[in-house]
Amino acid sequence: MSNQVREIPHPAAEEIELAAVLRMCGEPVRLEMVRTLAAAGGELKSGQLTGAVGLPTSTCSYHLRLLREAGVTRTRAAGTERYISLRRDDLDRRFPGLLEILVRG
Amino acid sequence: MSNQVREIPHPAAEEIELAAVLRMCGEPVRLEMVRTLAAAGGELKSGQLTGAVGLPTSTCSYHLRLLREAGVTRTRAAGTERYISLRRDDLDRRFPGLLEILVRG
DNA sequence: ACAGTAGTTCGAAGAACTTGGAACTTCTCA
DNA sequence: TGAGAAGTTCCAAGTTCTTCGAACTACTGT
Repeated sequence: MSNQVREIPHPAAEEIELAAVLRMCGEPVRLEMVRTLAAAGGELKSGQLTGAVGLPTSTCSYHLRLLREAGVTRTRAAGTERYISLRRDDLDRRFPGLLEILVRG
Repeated sequence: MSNQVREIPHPAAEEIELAAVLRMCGEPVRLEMVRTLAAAGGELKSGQLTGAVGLPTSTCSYHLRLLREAGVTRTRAAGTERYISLRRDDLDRRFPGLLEILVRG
C-alpha cells in the first residue's frame, strides 16, 4: 500500500547541546551503545544493539530514542527495521574530539 | 582545641570514571560550576561558586560533593572555607581533551 | 488478507536525583 | 568563652529517570 513515510525526528546539528550529550553518554547502557556503534564503524540494526546490551527491546527503544533526540545517533527506517549510526560528522563539527574520548574511555 | 584534620575524600586519578564525569557534567548547575572554575583559572572559594550559580548553600554543597566524588574537582579546607579547583592534570591524563571540550561547550 | 517480525508507545513501579530549610560542626576572632 | 561566619549533613518533598510487560503500529512474505 501507500508508503506513508514516517519521519523520525532528529535535531539539527546546531541544536545539539553539550550538556544533553554528556547526560546521555553518562548512562552506562547508552555509553555502551555508543561504543558498540563506534566499534561497528557504521550502521547497526536496532536489534544488534539490543543484543549487545542484553535488555528488553522496549528498554533499548527508550535509550535509542534518547540518544537520537540528543543528537548522538541517527536512526534510519528501512522496512520494519531501524538502522542506527553515530552522528560522527555533526558531533565532530560541534564538539571536536568528544566522540573519540567517549569511545576510548 | 586539637586540630583534628578532617580529611576530605577524593578518588585517585586512576579511579576517575568517564561515565561518572559525563553524568556529573551533564547537569546544568554542575557544568556551570566547572566552567566558572575553568574561567577562574585556579581555586575558588565555595562561596564564590555558590554566588555564581545562585542557589542555596546546601544545594551547592551537594553538587560540589558530587563533583569531588566523581574526581572532577579537588576541595581543600582552610579554616571554615573550602577552596575548590578543577583536577586539570588528572583529567587531562585520564581523558585528554575532555576538559577543554566541557569548557568550550 | 493473514501471520509473523521489528520496533514503538503506554502505563506503572521503583530508583535515583535535585532542591532547600533546619540543625549541626568547625573555625576564627575578640 | 561566646558570637559569628562558612559549610556540611539531615530530612522531606517533588521531580526525573530507568525498567519492563502489554498492547500497539508498521512492514513483509505468502
